[in-house]
Amino acid sequence: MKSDRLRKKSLDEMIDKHIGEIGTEKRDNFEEELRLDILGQTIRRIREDKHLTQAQLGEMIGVKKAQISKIENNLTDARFETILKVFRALNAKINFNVELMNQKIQFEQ
Amino acid sequence: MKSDRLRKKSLDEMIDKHIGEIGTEKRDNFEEELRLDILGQTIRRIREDKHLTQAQLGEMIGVKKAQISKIENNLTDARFETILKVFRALNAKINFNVELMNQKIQFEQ
DNA sequence: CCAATTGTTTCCTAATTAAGAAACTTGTAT
DNA sequence: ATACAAGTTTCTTAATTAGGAAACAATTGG
Repeated sequence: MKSDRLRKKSLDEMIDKHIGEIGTEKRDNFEEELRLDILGQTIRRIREDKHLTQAQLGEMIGVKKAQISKIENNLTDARFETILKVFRALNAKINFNVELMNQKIQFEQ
Repeated sequence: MKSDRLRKKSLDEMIDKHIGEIGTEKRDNFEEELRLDILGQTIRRIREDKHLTQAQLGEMIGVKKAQISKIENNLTDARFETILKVFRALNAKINFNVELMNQKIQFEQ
């Protein structure tokens, strides 16, 4: 645990140093890309777990395989509903835990 | 607790009865709208908690107040990135808990 | 190594979000 | 009741997603 925390800290420091501090434009772009990467990766991972091709997944939600490819590789800023459809088709429940200061709002998609 | 469960059950039954069983097209549409309703409501709730106007929130993320209004009232299928920007601007952390059969993937936006 | 499948990329077109702006409605405070 | 602010709706235009189709690249299995 301790080593994990240390590792995390030094990674953050590395990012601060090489990409820039939080709040700078370059860093914000990095954070954003990172997050989107995770989204696409996650979709791909689940899809492959289920042994589905991009074409099959696309058919399930009325989207072409080219779109699935773009979504998985974060080459497009898809519509919110499209992303939800993807997760629904993969039978993956998404819990949006919106954390505020003290409250915790939760709802499922 | 017991009364909660009973209440929930009878609500489900009501929905089954009046909207249709799960899997029917009409019910699916209902479910979808319900989920989107919650999204818009949630955004509005957080925004109002923070004492922001739609125009102010819009300015923060480069979107017109008209768009915020449409998002909150679910009159548009906004882009995924736009929805994320809204939550980020509201300082609300979204945890995507993607639940598969046994695994649990989690990542934050 | 070849063949077949899967995934990526590109082209053009259709559909839809969002900008920009303005009118209109609702709500609030004085 | 009136004035002001906030929210909603509408219009036109610009930008971008997605469809449709096809070419190309990469991967997998025989």
